Amino acid sequence: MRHARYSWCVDNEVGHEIAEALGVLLRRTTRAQLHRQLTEGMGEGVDEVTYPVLSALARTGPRSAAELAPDVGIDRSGVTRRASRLEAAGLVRREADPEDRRAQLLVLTEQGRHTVAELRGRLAAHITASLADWPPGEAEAFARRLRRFTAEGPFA
Amino acid sequence: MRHARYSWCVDNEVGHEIAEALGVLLRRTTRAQLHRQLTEGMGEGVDEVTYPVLSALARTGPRSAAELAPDVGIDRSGVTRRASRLEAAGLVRREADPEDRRAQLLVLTEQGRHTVAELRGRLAAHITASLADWPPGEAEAFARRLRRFTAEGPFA
DNA sequence: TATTGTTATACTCTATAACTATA
DNA sequence: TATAGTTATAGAGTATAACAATA
Repeated sequence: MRHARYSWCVDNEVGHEIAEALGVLLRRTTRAQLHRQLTEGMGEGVDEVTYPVLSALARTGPRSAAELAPDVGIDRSGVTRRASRLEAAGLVRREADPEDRRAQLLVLTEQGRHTVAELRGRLAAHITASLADWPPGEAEAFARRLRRFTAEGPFA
Repeated sequence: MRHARYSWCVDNEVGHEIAEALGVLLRRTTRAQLHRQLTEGMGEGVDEVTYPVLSALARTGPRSAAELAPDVGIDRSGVTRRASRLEAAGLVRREADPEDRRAQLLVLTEQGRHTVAELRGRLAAHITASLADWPPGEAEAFARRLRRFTAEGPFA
């Protein structure tokens, strides 16, 4: 009995510890700061709002607004609006879908691909720099577990 | 030369791995889902918008809107608006600050404290459940590193 | 009939700028 | 003069509901 209760307490302490850290990560300012740092000086088309569309396109390849919507987490009308901004900035172009004449495929331009690569490199370098003081191997272990946590975690 | 370049590649791979996981965490849907799950059935006053104020008050004790603002990440007028909602829901009350007659202290009510405890317990349990399959000790190690990462990480 | 992209509308949340009261 | 809380206003972003075109 006391063992079971003890084990529950330990588990819950870990839960609370992670919850606290998660609270920091999900904080509004955290996201805004990170996105601002990342997209700074990347041109008018790229900001906190349009970047998720750009990133999703880079991850999945050309897709329609309706297909992209659930991945970005907004309505397909929202994807259209953001895509129009990215198109105006020259990062995305619209192409008729040869398989479905209703659909318009959103495709990264050369400049769009370059921008995504630059942004991803910046973020990775930023993260790497903040891990410079960690003992050897710790960063790798942390990365693996963080990845597993986001895949299995309390998001479903 | 080749050693240095190799080490840089490995580091950057870790950076990219963490960046990808971070992208999932900072995704709009992740935050919304988690907040919706948490605040479900907790009464009208508690939602994704008001919870950060509630949580900050529980963390720091009674404070004024101006003091709370940077912690929540919004303007003091925004804190006032959210606090009014929480007050209407009976989770927060306003008290005159005895040390400064300009200020109004925001204080958690009994119901407010109970609500925060319930929400935190839910989140911790949620997280704990998702870590149930991890090898012994891994969760604890992950929690420590995640905490350190959020404290030192690329958020400054 | 269902789904596509797109646009107009209503709603929410925010920062900014005012205002009064107090330090 | 500066800062407190509060409120009104304007701006940005979203979902909803329409629309015509196509499956």
